[in-house]
Amino acid sequence: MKRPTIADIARRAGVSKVAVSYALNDRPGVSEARRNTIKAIAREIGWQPNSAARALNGARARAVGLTVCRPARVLGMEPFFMELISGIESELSARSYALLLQMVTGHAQETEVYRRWWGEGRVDGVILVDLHFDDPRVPEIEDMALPAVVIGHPSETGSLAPVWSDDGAAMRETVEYLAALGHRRVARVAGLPALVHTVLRDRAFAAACDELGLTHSVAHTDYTGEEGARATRRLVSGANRPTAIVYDNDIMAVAGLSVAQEMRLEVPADLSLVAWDDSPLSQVVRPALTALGRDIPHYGAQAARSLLALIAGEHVAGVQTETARLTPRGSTGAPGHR
Amino acid sequence: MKRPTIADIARRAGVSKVAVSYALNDRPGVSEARRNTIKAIAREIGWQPNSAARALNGARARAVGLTVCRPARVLGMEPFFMELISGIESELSARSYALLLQMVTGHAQETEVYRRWWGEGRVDGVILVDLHFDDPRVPEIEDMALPAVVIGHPSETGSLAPVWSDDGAAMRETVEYLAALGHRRVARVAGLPALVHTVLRDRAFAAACDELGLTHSVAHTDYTGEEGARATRRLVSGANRPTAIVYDNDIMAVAGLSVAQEMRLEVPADLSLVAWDDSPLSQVVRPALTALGRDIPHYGAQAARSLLALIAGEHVAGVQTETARLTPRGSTGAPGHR
DNA sequence: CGGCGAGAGTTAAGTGGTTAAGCGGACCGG
DNA sequence: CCGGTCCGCTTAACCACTTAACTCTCGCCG
Repeated sequence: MKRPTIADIARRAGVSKVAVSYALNDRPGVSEARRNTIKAIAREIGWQPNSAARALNGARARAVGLTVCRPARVLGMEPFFMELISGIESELSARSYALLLQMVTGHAQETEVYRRWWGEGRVDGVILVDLHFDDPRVPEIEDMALPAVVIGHPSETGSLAPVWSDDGAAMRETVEYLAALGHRRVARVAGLPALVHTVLRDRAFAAACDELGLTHSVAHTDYTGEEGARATRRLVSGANRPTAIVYDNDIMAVAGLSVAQEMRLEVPADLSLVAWDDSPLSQVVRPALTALGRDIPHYGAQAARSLLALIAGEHVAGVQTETARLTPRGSTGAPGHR
Repeated sequence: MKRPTIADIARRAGVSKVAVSYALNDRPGVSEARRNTIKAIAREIGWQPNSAARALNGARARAVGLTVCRPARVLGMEPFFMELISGIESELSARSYALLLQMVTGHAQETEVYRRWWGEGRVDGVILVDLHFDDPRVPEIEDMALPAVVIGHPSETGSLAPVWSDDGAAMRETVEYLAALGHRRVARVAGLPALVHTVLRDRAFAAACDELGLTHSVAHTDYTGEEGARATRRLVSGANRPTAIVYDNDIMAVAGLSVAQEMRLEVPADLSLVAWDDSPLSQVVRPALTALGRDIPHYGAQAARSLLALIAGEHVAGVQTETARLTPRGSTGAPGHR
């Protein structure tokens, strides 16, 4: 009841193992007739190439790795990751590449996992997410000479191939939109300040506000609804309450919406809300949330494509994906207009 | 710049490859002194066992597989999967097992993926989710003799090891709770009717309602917010509008809440809402949603543990995990009571 | 002082597949 | 009729590591 090997096929076909190998890999050295019988036998007995044996001959492992460093509860609420993974997958499975996934608790464990996977020959490359400033993973992976794609801004990815989108431009567009509606005091409820994209958004937000003469403030959170709610409460109960808030994800924006309703603030008359990342959630609440949407699966697919090219030995330039598009919905409007 | 192998270590230590193999695997046949020097060298040059070479000697692949069959958009909104994966992971990574993940488009592709993974020797076992009635995957996997754990009710898992929770009991508790509040007309917005757990919940819902003398109705959806909203609209605009609705996930419950507010129905006075699966989302909306919560990561961890035991050759009985707990919040109350 | 057993190491063989090199026979041109 | 060449296949070697079997040395005991 063992798994069939090419030796079994060879015995059945009355040829050597090598002839079978040539036949199954569509390389010259076997007659067409023989190739066909061999393939027929292989199909009949359900032969599958043993990936370990192939990998041993210097072949690719045909797998890429991804680690994710977020607590389970947060991760569940973040459509981003699942959609990203889904996009990565679409590209990988088309080429029969497998995805190895591991949850980790920190950067140290993450590089350790990469080192093991790479050393064990389990993966041909990895995808890095949640880029930090001076990210320790970058030099470590460069040192390992492990093919890698980083989802994050090129300024911090060292020699690794970046895949990114211009969050600054999207932020500018959003602030301009709010200013055009008549807002003069705006705020931002941001994610983890250690992440590169958080800071880039922070900067773009501040720069755009300054340019347009808006007063602005920022609160950093851990992306959870609770912190989003807390930050919103703090912002709207302070002096000089903002008339618009831009959130770094949709769960916080929904939390903010609830807080506003709790505090009897009319949305959007008293407070306008914008969510970054446009999931079905944004459209399901009332009023629906104005959101910065982008095609996240496509983003993941792009990263996977770059990585596969890199693995194939091609030179890969950084790839900039589409900028998030602002979709105005009911949660934004002119301030004070009922 | 090649990866170091035991041959490199052997050369450095001035012994044979075999001595190195024995030393590194902590098996007798090498002196303690030599074992230590060998281990020191291995650490120094950063040696990692090549998993392919090990696998070739009949060793385990030290990986398990999981496929998920849902469109990206739905998946992103389903905290269930990410939390489940997170729980599976926690158990696997503790034993240095890897998780292979693949998105598929249907059962046919799914068994094909399993067959390939198993044939290629990439995985030692798999975890099945989204069990259907007469699920074609069950006999296929039995036939392959591939170790597998099924997340689903034991009545449909054949000889495969089930990991399940008693949704019927949770549903009964919920209906009893609603009846005690004074509800007489209740409805249920369910998930995909092809899934075993949907039908089991349907049955338990109907049985409990009949027993308590409540009129009841059910609408089936695909778990998306849009369908949840549609179903809600249909239910509340019909004659004999229900005073309470139980949803099969939280995104639909949130959508239902928005519909209620849109239609100027007071929650919970005019309409009480209950969500199955208690994510942060339930607590972030106003009023907060009464929800049926359970520890999903724990559920996943349990499945992983069972699978690892199965792979280790142990006999594994089905495991029943905790029943979902009802957490009453602001979205439920006595009908008509303002 | 010879034999015996245990400990520490060795060599040989195998895992499933790939790759390079070799080797007969047919076929062809000179 | 002979040398060259291509076809179709085989044998040998290798990938990194494991396992079995074997050798050698040393200490101990009768």
